[in-house]
Amino acid sequence: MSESDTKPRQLRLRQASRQRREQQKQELRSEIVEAAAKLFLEQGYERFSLRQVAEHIGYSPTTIYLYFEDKDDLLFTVLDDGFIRFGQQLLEAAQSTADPKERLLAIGRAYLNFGLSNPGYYQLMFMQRSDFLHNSRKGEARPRIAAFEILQQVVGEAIEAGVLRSGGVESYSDALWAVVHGIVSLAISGPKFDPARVQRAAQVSLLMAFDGLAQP
Amino acid sequence: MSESDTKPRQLRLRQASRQRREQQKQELRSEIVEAAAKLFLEQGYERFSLRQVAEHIGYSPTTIYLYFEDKDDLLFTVLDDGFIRFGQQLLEAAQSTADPKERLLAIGRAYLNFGLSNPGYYQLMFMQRSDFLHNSRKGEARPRIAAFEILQQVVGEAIEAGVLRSGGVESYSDALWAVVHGIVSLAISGPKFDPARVQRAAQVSLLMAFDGLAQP
DNA sequence: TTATTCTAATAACAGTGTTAAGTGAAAGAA
DNA sequence: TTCTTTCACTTAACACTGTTATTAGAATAA
Repeated sequence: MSESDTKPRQLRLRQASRQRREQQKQELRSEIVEAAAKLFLEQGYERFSLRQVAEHIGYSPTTIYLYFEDKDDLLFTVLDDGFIRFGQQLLEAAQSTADPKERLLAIGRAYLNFGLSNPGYYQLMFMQRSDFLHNSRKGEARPRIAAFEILQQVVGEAIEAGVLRSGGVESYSDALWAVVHGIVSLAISGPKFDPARVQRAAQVSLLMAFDGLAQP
Repeated sequence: MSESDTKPRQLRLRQASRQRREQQKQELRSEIVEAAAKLFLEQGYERFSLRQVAEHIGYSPTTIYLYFEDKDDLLFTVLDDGFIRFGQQLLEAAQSTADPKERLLAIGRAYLNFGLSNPGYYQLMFMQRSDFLHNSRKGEARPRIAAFEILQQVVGEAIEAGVLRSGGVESYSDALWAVVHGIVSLAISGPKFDPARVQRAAQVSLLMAFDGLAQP
């Protein structure tokens, strides 16, 4: 074998090995995140513990620190999934129709739907650890309230189209956000608010909000 | 000294002693609650610890268990103060005027005022441990959502008076509750919502809600 | 004075997040 | 192949947490 053959082969082998190791690392990382998500959803925020996650995947507790800075970092990563899905669903709703009013209604319904379908995520994202919302992580450009900007944009378009009365885009968006967040919070906060009651409240709230902001 | 003199005196002494001890017990209990409230407001729910409370009042951690069942029981007691003040302020607002519309507005403003003035209490009462809201304690007749019934009653009167359009009292109340709760939540959730912005959002939200439910 | 009651403290258990030190196998260089 | 280095992982330990069982000691009752 000539030199020009063996040398590249060694290089290829080394590279392949490195890749393999890297992939295994990513796999374990994913395994941790999956186990964490599972346990978090099962047991709730307060009972969620790193040692339990470690036990569940068959590693020592300290191993987690090779893949995540600390407990918050892992939780943050778990919630990323929630934030991404949340943003996607709002975006889809915003693009579902061109009619400004229908657009706003679609966003509201998408918001409600996410919150009511993912109470575990929602609770941590917006009620228990709302700091996750604003504080961006180490390498991240912007925090995860991008969804809020979608709402503001659609509200602005609705005002320009004459569907909503003229006024502050920010205040209107805040008010609409408050309504849907309030409904989801009520639904999550206890058994007193059964699904049927929440459905009625959601329906009434959306109509109320639109009639209240609509051009008279 | 005759028998008829000494016997009642011993009785009186015994009774006084018992009373004194009872009072001292109540004083220590209050001291615990005060220290707990202080530390809870200073450090927040997550950092709040029994051992810190004990340290602060100069007793052993286990002494607290002579006065409270567990950590939740103490926290519950601390929050009682919050729930009572909350209910009182809503009640005052409801009695401040006879005009149905003004009444509703007053309640809404009172709600917002409580939440924005007592974010620490509000957060625990309605966001982090909303189970406190619904689950009544051992010796208690009803849970602490009595304030909700005030709202429902006033909403009912407003409908009858023709101020609000006819519809479900429960749904209307839920929708109004959702609005104010949403605003307070936004205000608490992060520095992104500065006081001025919250004020504008609160103003807009209340008007929106009333225009949205008002008789057209 | 003796016996009882009751408050408080000590010690301990089981659990938590987190850090520092060590171990053993795989990878790289000679 | 042999030696060295890198690196994933574990063990041990620290400083906490809530909570329970046991014990000491003082105030009260007999």
